[in-house]
Amino acid sequence: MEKVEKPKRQHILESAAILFRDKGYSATSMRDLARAVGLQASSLYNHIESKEKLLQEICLANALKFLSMMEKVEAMDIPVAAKVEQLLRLHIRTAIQDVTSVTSFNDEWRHLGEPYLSDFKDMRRDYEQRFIHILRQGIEAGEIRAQEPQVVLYTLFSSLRWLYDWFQPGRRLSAPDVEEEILNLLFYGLRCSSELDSESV
Amino acid sequence: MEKVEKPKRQHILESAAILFRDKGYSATSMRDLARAVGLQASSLYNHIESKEKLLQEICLANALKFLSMMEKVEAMDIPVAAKVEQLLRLHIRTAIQDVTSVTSFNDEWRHLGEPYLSDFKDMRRDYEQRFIHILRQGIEAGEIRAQEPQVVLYTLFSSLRWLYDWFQPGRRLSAPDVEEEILNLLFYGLRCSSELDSESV
DNA sequence: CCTACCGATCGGTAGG
DNA sequence: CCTACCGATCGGTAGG
Repeated sequence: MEKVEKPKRQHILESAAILFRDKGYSATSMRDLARAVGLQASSLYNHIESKEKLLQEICLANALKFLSMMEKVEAMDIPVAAKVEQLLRLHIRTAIQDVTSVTSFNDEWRHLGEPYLSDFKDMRRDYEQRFIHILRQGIEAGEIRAQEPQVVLYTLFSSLRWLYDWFQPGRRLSAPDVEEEILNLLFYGLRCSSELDSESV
Repeated sequence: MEKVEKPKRQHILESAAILFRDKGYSATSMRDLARAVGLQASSLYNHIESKEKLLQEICLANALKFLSMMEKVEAMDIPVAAKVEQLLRLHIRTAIQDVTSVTSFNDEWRHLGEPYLSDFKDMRRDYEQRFIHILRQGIEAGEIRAQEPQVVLYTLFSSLRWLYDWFQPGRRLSAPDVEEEILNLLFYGLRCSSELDSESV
């Protein structure tokens, strides 16, 4: 078998991400992972260091990806609302396309040990603060509805966190269609714009 | 110790819900739970049948609660948009007040064994279908923006799923304040209503 | 409600 | 990359 070198480590990492997503980090055993990649459990350790190292790598890669996108968006010379839109599109596309992102964002990062847990939380907090800064600018510019930025931020993030779970590529709507639908809902809301409003604040 | 009978079983159930929420079902050991309620692990079994039975009970109780609320709302003689509002308020309040709800709704139900897993999924699907029916009525009545109901439903549910995680009662906003802010965002969207829109569909 | 203990499974290592 | 195996911990039971 002297074929071209395969990125076996990458294969293991992605298989792990899928298992972590479907069963959770704790409920995924190294024997599960070994079966998924066609090895004995002990053989995994020729490619990786430990179970937790897999989680660390997944979480770190995703945190860096989002911070890097934030940097690009901050530098763009476009209206603030368009920056928010760009970031939301990134969240939507990542949720749909990248299996590792779910592990990192939804819940499994909490199983990281120190100091990786603190590092991850710091990066996440940094990202959130910069997103909130953009929201504030949008409110000042009159582009974004005046609401508590923190509530808005977390509600937006949250609204996209389970996208991977309910979106099925084969269904009625394509990925780009779903992207437009979600953005439309988040930017313009449930209410028909023709309605007069007399309730809910 | 002949004090009034305490609902010990209930105490165990709630402690379990908190642990399942914070660490996940799989990462929570019966010894963790025993420590939380001040018993030896083996003594738990005088009050409960098994670890999975705890999860079953939590998930079933919450599924029944939401279906019962759905029944009430369906019977109300109010505009459709107000029905949606009522249901969303229930989701928000439950997320904030009931520790068991998180376990049931966010992720841990997937660790149920059969036939409980299928039962739970059926009840959830029933609830979702009835919610979608209300959304369709709202769209027909011109009260709700015409969008794919399934995308709307899942995005709404998702947006409230992590509320328990970021809402801290002591912070700047009270629970009722946050409730109004979220409803406002979901019903009217991010955009300032004065803005003219030329992008995003 | 405790002590004592069960078989099963966990993440991981030794050695080749 | 495998076989063989480690100590630790798991959910749960026996017996009192």
